[in-house]
Amino acid sequence: MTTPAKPPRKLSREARREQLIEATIAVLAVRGYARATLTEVADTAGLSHGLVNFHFTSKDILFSETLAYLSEEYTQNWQRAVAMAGPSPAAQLDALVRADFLPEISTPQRLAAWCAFWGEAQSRPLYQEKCGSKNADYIEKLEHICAALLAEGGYPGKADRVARAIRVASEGIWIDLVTQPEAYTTEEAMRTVLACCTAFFPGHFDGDGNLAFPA
Amino acid sequence: MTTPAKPPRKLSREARREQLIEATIAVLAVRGYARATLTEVADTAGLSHGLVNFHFTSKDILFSETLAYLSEEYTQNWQRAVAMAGPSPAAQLDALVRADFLPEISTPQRLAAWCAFWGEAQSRPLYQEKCGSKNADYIEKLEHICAALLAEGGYPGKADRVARAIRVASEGIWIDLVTQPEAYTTEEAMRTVLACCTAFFPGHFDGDGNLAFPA
Amino acid sequence: MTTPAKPPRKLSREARREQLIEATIAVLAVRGYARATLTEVADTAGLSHGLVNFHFTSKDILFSETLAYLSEEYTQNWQRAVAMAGPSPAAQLDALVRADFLPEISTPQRLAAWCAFWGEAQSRPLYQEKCGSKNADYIEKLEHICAALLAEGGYPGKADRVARAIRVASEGIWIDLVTQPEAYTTEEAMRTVLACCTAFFPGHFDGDGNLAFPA
Amino acid sequence: MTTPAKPPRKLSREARREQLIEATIAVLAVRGYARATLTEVADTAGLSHGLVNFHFTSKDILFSETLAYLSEEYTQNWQRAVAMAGPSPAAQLDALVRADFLPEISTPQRLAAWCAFWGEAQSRPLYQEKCGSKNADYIEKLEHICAALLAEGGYPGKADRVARAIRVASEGIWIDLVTQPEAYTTEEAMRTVLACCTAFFPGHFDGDGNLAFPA
DNA sequence: GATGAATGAGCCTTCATTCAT
DNA sequence: GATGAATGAAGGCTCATTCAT
Repeated sequence: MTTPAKPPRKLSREARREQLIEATIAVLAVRGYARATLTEVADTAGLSHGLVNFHFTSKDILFSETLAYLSEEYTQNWQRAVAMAGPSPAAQLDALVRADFLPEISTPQRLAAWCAFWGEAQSRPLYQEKCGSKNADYIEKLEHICAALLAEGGYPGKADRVARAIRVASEGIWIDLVTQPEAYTTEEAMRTVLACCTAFFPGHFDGDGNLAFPA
Repeated sequence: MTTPAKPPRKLSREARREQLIEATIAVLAVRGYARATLTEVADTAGLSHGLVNFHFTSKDILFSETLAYLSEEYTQNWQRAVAMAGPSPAAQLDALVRADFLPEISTPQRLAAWCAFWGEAQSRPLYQEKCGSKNADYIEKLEHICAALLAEGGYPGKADRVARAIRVASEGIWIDLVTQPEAYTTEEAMRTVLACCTAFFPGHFDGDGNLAFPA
Repeated sequence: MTTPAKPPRKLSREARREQLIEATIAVLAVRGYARATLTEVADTAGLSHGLVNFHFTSKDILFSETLAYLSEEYTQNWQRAVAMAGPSPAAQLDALVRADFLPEISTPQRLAAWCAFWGEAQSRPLYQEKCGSKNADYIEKLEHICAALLAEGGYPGKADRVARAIRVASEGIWIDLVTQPEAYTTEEAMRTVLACCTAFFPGHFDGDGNLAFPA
Repeated sequence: MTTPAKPPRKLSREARREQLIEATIAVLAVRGYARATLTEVADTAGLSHGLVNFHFTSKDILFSETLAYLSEEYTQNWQRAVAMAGPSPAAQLDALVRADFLPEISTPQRLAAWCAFWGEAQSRPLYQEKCGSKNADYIEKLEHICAALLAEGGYPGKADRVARAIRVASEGIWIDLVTQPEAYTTEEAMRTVLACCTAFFPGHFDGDGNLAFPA
């Protein structure tokens, strides 16, 4: 005799929290930050209104933990990708850029949720540290890679500026994907950022943004 | 001895509307979209609450006309800059990029207001057409310039992708300026976008992003 | 050389007041009491907003003078009709009832305006005296007529009750005309009240409510 | 010694709704339609302001459901009375008229609330169907009774007109009770409508409006 | 006299938070 | 733990009234 397949009435603390955070992301994507309500989050999660406050104390805390969740997820994603790329700077850059467009990270919903937070970050110091999804670690890593590649000659500029250019192109294209979702594909978005890499490091990427000498 | 220049009780319709729109921009910059209230807009303008609805009918309309105002201002700015740059594609590209960082357009306040709208645009079709500040005309112009420069050889890619890369870098760096206002200067931000131009069109810009052969 | 036929810029005080009162009646008919605004009254009259307060000091005063205007008009109407009917009680009753349905008095607009006031009268002592459109004079006159007709025998009841029955039937059918304007004609409404007269004083009215022996 | 019977914090949805509707009737009676506020309704019910919107979504809906409630109550009242009157048309007419003046239905508060709605009905299609409290069923029943009584001879008119005369007298006298509450009693009001019945059907009612041959 | 922009009080509505069950 | 009714502060909107021009 098996248990019926309906969702268990009691989930672990952690599971409930994650369920609510995912619902928050979904609501942010559809309604934007300004019009997202706890009632809607609860409805989306299929839970009662009171439970939200039980698990998160307040709306501010729910939202800021949702941002932390996205931020952590994002960080783990690029770090995993870079770790798997091996020691070559060019391969690491390739992996770093491509990581942003993996299907788990770059879903329309998650992009839209990020955007919602960006719009609010300026006026909320609490958010500012997390938005910049691309945080201090990321910046440092990217600059390090760029410095290594620039050392080989070619583009006559400083590593921090080049790294910043690649980074903001990557952030900007996320905004663009959200603002005009029909204009081009996620694949093309990725190629656009890789085009920057090609331009800065022409020896390492070909005209389509692929690694010239992949490992 | 003349009467002190206290603000006139009555202003033309157009002047009042602009006054209120400027106040809206200021409030959006400080408070973000979600927490901007009409009371604060009125207080900032030094006017009464009721007057806002008198001139704009509703909060939604005030905000959407503020966005239209920013959008119009932005468009006129780059079009003026390009017109003054003369016929050379490289000079036009240089002007187009620099136009975004002129002190009238790129004030912290205006950047922050743009960001506030971007965060909401996804969930408001009315906003979507205006955010993209860089609208169809801009995109067309930039692609045209890039096509002309690519025709001279050098970077092996398509004009639309190169144009998009430069455009999203420019948008992304605005976000960055708002999110981390202390990290670097507006001048450095501009140099970062120009660095992209240098990378794509190395014959036309030098290592600091200046036009190699300015007219 | 003649003056152009546009409305004169300056009208006499009295004419302006009447113009605004007629506009008030029109607005009450369309919007009801609760949603009638001074702006709409001014627009309907084709005058500026400020002028309403200039002529009537306050909204309450405008509305209460509108009621007084309707009440006065109503009173003059039935008194003129009765005066013209001659001395016969039956002819006077006939005239009194028919007076309510003359085209000048019983327009849909005026009926609706009356109704709007009735709904508010209960909670406004100021209105209560005027609504009852059918005021003390009317009641006294009607009772007098009924007493005279009852004295001739027939219906075995008291004059005040009979008079009241005829009066409330007449008031009630006005409500009905407003509430279900498509159900029957004003002519049929009049015949309905006359049917009451026929029932109470069968010797004086025929089966269709016409005076049996008209002067 | 038991805990004092203070009102329960939670009531069933239906009970709360009814409580709020009764409070609405009370407020309408005192303040009229135009000046009735939700704050006052909530205060009258001894509940918080927000709860009204929680149960009714909006003021408009609260008011229209209050009207539906009154209308339903009214309909059930006369239908019960007629059902208890037996098959005789005269007895049914007697019951139908008297039903309007039963103490539960004809309280000053309820009369005043009806009046408030009548004043607004003209400009609100939503209200129009319910005001006429005396709806299609009522009219049909009354006409049927009148047709049966007229068939026995006496008054020379059509049933629909006679029925309408009795109906509008009944409606008109409610207005009168509200407009001049001190003028006469509810008992006398009832006798007035019964006087109409006597006049139209003299064989069935005596001079005081009582059934001549009661079952 | 006439105009219409400006004011501000009051109301409806939303929604985060609380809490009895 | 879980629910959802209840609360109340805050904000948008309406509109009578005022007043500079």
